[in-house]
Amino acid sequence: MTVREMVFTHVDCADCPIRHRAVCARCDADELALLNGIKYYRTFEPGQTVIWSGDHMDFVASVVDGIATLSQTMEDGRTQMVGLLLPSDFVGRPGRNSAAYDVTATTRLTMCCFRKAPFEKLMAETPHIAQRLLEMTLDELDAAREWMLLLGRKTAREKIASLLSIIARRNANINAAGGGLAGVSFDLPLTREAMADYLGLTLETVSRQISALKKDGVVQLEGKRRVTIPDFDRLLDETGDDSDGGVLV
Amino acid sequence: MTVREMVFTHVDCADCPIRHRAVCARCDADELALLNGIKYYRTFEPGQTVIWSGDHMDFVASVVDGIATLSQTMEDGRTQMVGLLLPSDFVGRPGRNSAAYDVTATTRLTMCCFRKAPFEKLMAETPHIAQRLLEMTLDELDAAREWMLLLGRKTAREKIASLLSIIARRNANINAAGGGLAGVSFDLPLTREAMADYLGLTLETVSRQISALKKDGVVQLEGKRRVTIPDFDRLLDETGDDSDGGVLV
DNA sequence: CGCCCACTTTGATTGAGGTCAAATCGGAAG
DNA sequence: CTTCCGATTTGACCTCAATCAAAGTGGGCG
Repeated sequence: MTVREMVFTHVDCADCPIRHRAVCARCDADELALLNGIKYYRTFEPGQTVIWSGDHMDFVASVVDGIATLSQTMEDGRTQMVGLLLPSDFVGRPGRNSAAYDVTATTRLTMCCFRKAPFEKLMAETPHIAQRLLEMTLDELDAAREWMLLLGRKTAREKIASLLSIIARRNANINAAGGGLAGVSFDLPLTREAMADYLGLTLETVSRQISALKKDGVVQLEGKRRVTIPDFDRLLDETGDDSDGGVLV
Repeated sequence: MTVREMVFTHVDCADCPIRHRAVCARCDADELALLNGIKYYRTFEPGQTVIWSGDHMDFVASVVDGIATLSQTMEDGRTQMVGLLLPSDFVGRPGRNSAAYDVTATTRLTMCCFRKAPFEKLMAETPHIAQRLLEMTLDELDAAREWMLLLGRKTAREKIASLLSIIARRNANINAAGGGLAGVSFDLPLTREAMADYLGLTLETVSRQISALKKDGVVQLEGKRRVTIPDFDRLLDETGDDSDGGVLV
């Protein structure tokens, strides 16, 4: 049974696929038992809205499985995605009771939810949760700032290459850590429109730039969604980023 | 003696101008005494670099007075500012020992520094510091995401209007809370180039759009730096943001 | 007092990406 | 198998901001 096929009605935290990366990562057995007592699962279908910006929000949650997006929309409809939520990512902000962004499921989505009041109480009492949340928030802030560079200064081609390399790298992490980055393959989890909203482009430009990268042999496409990167370094050259991986300690 | 003229050789924390907004805001007297014991002040001249991205960084700090910028630069020189550091803002990341961004003083700058090791030890022992840091980091993440919308989807004119309204709003906070937003005046703390780096524009476009806003009567200029907003709502209309202030709890 | 230099403004032109429009593709339902 | 419809691709054209270039402006210093 794959994770995708599991039904999360009530998984024991010890068996949870995100146990060691989510907000509960640092919790010991006692703390986990407390969380276990207040958690509940919710699932969403692809395309379904989890929360609308401005809505009252009386829970916080971890993404267990699937992908969701965080986005902002202007009055006239211009949309900017401000976050991509992957398994183990945290949704909601302790100390705030309305949503700041639209949250939408792009695949089938399972979330592990906690009612806000008990969660906040728990957070005040168990430093391990707050510590982990701080760590995760700092990581998100770094990611947001990297994205600011992309949005403000990169060309359309560089933006596409950057997005592909991020998705490829993540898939590499999940599948086989390290190793053969020659010939990575994966399915794009986003439509062209969602990619456009993430990259600050139009969907036509996204399509054109993907076609251009394909014509230049940087990527190969099978169908619309399946992507193969024959030479990962070649893709990295196209991102505009520093050649050294830029890994921070 | 204004804050600007003070020499911060060793101010008592109780007299510190950022006492109630910085990372130490929630500390009680005992905790403050511990911080007081490990802190030291550093000052920088306008234009001086505080830290280069990638440099070893063995301290964290709070901005006490003045303004600094956080920025990223690509190999070919393209620069994107990813943060504007105002008094009370925190610099550095616990758990990381090299700087992720360039930090530059744009005005005379005073920082209250803590060596990283003792600070981290203190943080592990006093939840009040970690709590406050989490709160501040979440606020910064929201600001970064708002900036992502600006960078990805706003026009040059909207970007300038947004920046001016942010600076105006902050000055209003500092000077007289609430009240007369009709006829706000302030000095721009940034050069045209710094504004361009913040907004993902060129300095020429910044200059042109400011001239256009001036021609249209949205702003008035005295000299290059002094700005007056005769009608704040008019400026807000130009930002492209929702008309309701969009205040989040 | 006047020079210098960094900052800023303005002008002319270009080009990347947006906009509008029309195929084309491919999976799901009947 | 056919139809349908949303997703995607491709084309033609246009626009906004970038680029290249040249003046202006003003504060500091000799």
